[in-house]
Amino acid sequence: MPSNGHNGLPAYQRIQTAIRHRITNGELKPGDSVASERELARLHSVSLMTARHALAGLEQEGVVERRRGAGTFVAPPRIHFNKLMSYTEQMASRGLSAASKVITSKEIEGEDEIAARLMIPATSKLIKVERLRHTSDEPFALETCYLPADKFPGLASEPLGRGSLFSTLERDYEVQLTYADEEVDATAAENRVAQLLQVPRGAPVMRIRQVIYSSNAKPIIYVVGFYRAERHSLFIRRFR
Amino acid sequence: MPSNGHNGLPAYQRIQTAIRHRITNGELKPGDSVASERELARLHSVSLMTARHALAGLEQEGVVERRRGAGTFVAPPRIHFNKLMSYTEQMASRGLSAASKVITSKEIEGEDEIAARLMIPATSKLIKVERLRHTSDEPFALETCYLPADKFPGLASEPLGRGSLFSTLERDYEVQLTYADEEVDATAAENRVAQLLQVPRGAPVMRIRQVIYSSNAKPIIYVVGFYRAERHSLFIRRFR
DNA sequence: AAGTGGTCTAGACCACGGC
DNA sequence: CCGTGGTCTAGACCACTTC
Repeated sequence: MPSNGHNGLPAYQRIQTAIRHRITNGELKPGDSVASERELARLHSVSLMTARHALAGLEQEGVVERRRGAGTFVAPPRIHFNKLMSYTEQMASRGLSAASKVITSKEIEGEDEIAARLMIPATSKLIKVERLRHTSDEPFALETCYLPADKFPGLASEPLGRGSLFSTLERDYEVQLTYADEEVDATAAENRVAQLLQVPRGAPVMRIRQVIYSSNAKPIIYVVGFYRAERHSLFIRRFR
Repeated sequence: MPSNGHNGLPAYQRIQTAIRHRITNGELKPGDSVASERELARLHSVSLMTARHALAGLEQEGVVERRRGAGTFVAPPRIHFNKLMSYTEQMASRGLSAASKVITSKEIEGEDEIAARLMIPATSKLIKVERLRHTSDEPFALETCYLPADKFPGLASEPLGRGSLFSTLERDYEVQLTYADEEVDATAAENRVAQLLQVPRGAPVMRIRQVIYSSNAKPIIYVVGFYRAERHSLFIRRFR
């Protein structure tokens, strides 16, 4: 019996989902040792190569780290899906509060340029959500998201002040976000942006425009973000 | 005989380098079919799994594409190793000239912060190459590279005005550059940068600081680049 | 139908890490 | 030392694409 076990999935993928679940459940925490290759092979009744295949895939995704002679361990928490490493956000993940305030949340239409980026008809209705991210004392980022209104009924009235828009989409609308095409540049803060971010007009800000795609390669969200330059840098690892 | 063939490298890595060479030689062009798994296994006298391992690695790097039932093919040309997509450079690749002028090319020492990024002793000698990239009429980027002097004897006196530093390194010093960690942010152009790039002081510029690694994960080059904001944006595809 | 990649087995030895 | 991941073999059947 080569490819499928008891359901329609390859064995190595079943093993991967099993491990991923143990991580999202909190049963396994970063740094914890995952079962060894031989142990996994025994547990799931597969050969060693298959267990290895499963772990290799998880390693490539950054879910686990493998150390020769030592074992396989849950990788440290990943940089969140779409975002920057900012001092503020790093602080936030260490306990300090970083909240976001919804400035606008409404339906608009006739934004043909944005509709084009989402690959939908120019006259389509769009949900526009504008959020200011801030710590207790100062703002550090302004993010504006656009989504096709017909695909996300009721989203404009949901509470987005806390928690991530992305997790809301994945939980309530069963959308799987897989990748984003981003365009990063530097601009001078114009009036409105400068005011909201509390920086002088003309101050350098990072602008990131993203089109985020779902699992079937359909564009789902268009995001424009402005980030205070002194507080943000973007880390990328680029290959070859 | 498990791991090594006739030299010190695993078989799958030998196969990978063989294929990479055939691509860089021009023997294989984008879209061309690479030998199939079974063919590779026969050619290199290895098992099918080993040939697969080699191809899987190359696919993960983006060197080849694999299509079930069809074959393995050389992947379409990649975004060039380390740089931005700028209007100017896009123009350049369409026939217009974009040259670079070497402003500095000398050995320095005592730059402990840079040495630290290259993971070498703080007092090490460094080669510093400062280049202004420009079209016929105006400059658009200032790039400063730092390399460990002992590893690249004579580099400081080589002609770098045309052609890429990276291809020089790969050709003359047999260094294989594999990935780069980049930190991108926006800053205001200070005096010297503003003058060289011919923008007003305080104008927003993109700054990209990279540590570029060789195939054995050793840092080889540290580059700081300033890019005129109106002309550059950085495209990234980010997953998950 | 022939050839391709995708999955899988049941073993093996090696190189490395921690005890 | 023992357990770990890293590499490898010589086969196998399946799913898919191309002709």
